[in-house]
Amino acid sequence: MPPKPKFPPGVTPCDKCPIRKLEGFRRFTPEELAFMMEFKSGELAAEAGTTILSEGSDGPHLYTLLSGWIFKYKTLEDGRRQVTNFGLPGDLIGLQASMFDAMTHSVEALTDVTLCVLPRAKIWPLYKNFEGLAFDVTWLAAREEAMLTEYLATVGQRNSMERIAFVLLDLFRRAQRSGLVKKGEVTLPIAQHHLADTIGFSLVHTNKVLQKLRRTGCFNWTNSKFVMRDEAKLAGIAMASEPMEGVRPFL
Amino acid sequence: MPPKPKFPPGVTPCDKCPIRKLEGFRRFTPEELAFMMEFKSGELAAEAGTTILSEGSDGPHLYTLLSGWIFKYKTLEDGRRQVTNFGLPGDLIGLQASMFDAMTHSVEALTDVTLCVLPRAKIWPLYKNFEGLAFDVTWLAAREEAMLTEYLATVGQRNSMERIAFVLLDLFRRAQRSGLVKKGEVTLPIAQHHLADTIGFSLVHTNKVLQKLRRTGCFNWTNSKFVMRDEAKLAGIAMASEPMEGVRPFL
DNA sequence: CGTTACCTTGAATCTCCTCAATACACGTGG
DNA sequence: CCACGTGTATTGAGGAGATTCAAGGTAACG
Repeated sequence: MPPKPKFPPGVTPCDKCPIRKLEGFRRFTPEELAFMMEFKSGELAAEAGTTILSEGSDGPHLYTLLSGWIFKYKTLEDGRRQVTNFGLPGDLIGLQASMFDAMTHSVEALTDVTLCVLPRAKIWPLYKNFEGLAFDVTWLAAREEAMLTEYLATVGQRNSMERIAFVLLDLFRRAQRSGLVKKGEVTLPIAQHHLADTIGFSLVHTNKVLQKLRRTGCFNWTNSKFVMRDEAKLAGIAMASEPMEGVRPFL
Repeated sequence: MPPKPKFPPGVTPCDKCPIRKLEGFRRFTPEELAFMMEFKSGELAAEAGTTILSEGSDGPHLYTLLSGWIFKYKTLEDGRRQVTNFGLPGDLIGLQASMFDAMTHSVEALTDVTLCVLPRAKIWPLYKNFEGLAFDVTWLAAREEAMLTEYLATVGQRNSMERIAFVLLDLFRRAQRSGLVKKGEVTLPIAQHHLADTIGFSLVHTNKVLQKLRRTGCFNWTNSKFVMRDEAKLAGIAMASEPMEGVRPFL
């Protein structure tokens, strides 16, 4: 019996992974790359609106987002929903299930997405033999922690204008790092109700503040097209600190 | 020259670490314990009110909190402050500096504290030779992420009564796991302004809502003495989900 | 052409903030 | 010992900010 082809047609082998081509992402050593090609068990495609992981659920896989956008959220029993973060290409999804056997938040696709599938069972050999990759996993968890800290400070302390400015600026900058911004323009696949659930405001109030923020002329955002016009000014309104620099790892 | 005694008088050797004696904390293997005794470079005592780590700072150490309480916070340029989490015995402090060479939040002692000092330089050998401990570090980072997610949902979605109930319940339960609760009583070294900065309310409003919550009779909290009277009822008000169970690691 | 999803606007109400004043416990110096 | 500051908790009043309810508008899609 011939060995099954590791990467069937349509599945990108890791050495051709689109994330690797991006600026600012760490390069694998040859050994790490070989391991990752072994680690990756396939790809998952999901349509916009699909729930990829549910709070409380376990699951045999870890994912890296290869293309598209997702958001992470938590719901209270009565339906109130808090968006806790967004995910762009290169982001790791589902680490919590690997650590606690239960997700502490849910994950939903904002656009059609493709995910790199990494079976949880192999995370142990990763820790055993590739301390560099193990360190990267920790790094990614710490980065998530840092982002949540910023959002917590935003929802807890920033006023309405600052909040919206902060989120839009953050999304724009992250899109930039994921290579999605062309000529100052991105497709932001976010509805105003997502924004409202992110900043802890009602939809109506979010809309009104957004109107006001638009009048500053820092950006244009209509029909999912976001155009940045004055990033520095928007950062000033957001009272945002400098974004994290340097290379970042991914799996 | 005789080898310097590894644990000078007054410093607790890891095999006598008070955290190890607590229920619900993972036990080290003999090899791990030996490594940790090597890893630990000393202890740090700090008075209440001391800033242990500052946002943006680097630092050569990681810490485990051995006794006392700390809180973590972030400030905006104009002084607004968001408390992002509290730390109790057994909690890891300063991981961000080890990952990013810069803390993304500050850490301050609420009480006199003692910290186990772990030099960052040895985190690499830890990852190289003790994958179990490396996994634990990741676990602790993921736990912090989970806690931040809960607090973000609290500040973003819960109303005033729910917010305060949630935080008090969380602190009580964590104190319990750290062995600080005796007969339903803990010393909560928290002032109302800490609570206010945690939930994103003004001090005045926090006080008024706290009055109202006291009248439910779920607890008594005066002069830093917190007495739980009806945890289930408080959990009901908080709209809290079940706390995380199972053994947890520590360093 | 009707349905659905999303965005927009106005009005009334309630939540939360700021300002201001008081009260109490504690420690310090006179 | 008391007088005084400091830090913390409490309370009231008036105004800014956010919510809810309700209505309309637009674009996409069958």
